[in-house]
Amino acid sequence: MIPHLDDHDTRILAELQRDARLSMAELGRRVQLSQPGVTERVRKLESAGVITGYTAKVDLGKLGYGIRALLRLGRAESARVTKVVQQTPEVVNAYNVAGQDNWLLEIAVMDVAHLDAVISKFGQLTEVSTAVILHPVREHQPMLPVPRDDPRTIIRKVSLA
Amino acid sequence: MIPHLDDHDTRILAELQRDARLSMAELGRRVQLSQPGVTERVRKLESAGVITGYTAKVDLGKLGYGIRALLRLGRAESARVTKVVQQTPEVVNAYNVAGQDNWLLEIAVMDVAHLDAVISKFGQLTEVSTAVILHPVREHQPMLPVPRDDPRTIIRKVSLA
DNA sequence: TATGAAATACGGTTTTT
DNA sequence: AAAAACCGTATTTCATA
Repeated sequence: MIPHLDDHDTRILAELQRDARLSMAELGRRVQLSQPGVTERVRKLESAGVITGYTAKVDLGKLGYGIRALLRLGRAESARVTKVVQQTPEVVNAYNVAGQDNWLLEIAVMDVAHLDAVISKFGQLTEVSTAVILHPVREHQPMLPVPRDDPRTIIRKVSLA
Repeated sequence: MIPHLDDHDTRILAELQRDARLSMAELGRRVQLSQPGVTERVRKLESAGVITGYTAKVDLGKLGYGIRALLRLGRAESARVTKVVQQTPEVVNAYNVAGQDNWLLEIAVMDVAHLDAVISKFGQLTEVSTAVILHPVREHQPMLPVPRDDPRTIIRKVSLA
């Protein structure tokens, strides 16, 4: 289920999360592999499902979306929520979660009137609580494979100094 | 502040959000522009800050992170939260939000013990409520520019049928 | 449109298990 | 011993002026 990823794979994943448009030639230089070698590695990471795709990151503000917000929805039927999400392009991310609130949506809207419209739409399904995003502290943190041999190194990092 | 984006730009943004590794030649074919033409467009979208980067999407489960969760933090000093976030690689996204909870973090951890470790770390700053992600309904929805001439078309789409 | 660089395909070699 | 991974080269495609 979890493929074995060595040091080369880890460095490839780090580089491609930082810049997905690197040429294979340049990527090879950075991870000390030949161009065909690194190409084959990337192809395998893709077919193993470790890399699931490549995407351009966009500035939502520059696209005209002045407000980003998080909506927490109360209990609601899964099929109905899923359907409304699919019909709502303003929803950037949507998760079904365990806990008192069952759904968490991240949305992008133009202005307050637009925000009100989206909230009202989901408000017809269940109760909605809204939190406007003021400032992203961190976004799209590149993630590396968990060390297989000594997982405790991670735990140790987590504890406060 | 908000650059004017025409139909060509919109199609370029759609394609690059779907597959950021498209060659300029292939991208040009898809949006009906010459290779130099589309290259110049993309370069301008980058320098205008509309496209902020390109990233590989990875399957966190395949990297060994079996649990994804959302943490809501209560009131806490901004500098302290920021510092701990920066020292915690398990935090994928972090937002400062308006509302009763001041912070929302998305994290990836190996297992329950690891989850407990991360929660405890932030629990030293303020109260933490945790929601484990059961199932993503939508992720990384490609976003297109808001139509400039008739914003109401968007509002109309939002209202329920 | 032309020139240089990069991607893909192939055969041979080395390393790993 | 077997398998996998890597490299060098040639051809096609692509990027940049």
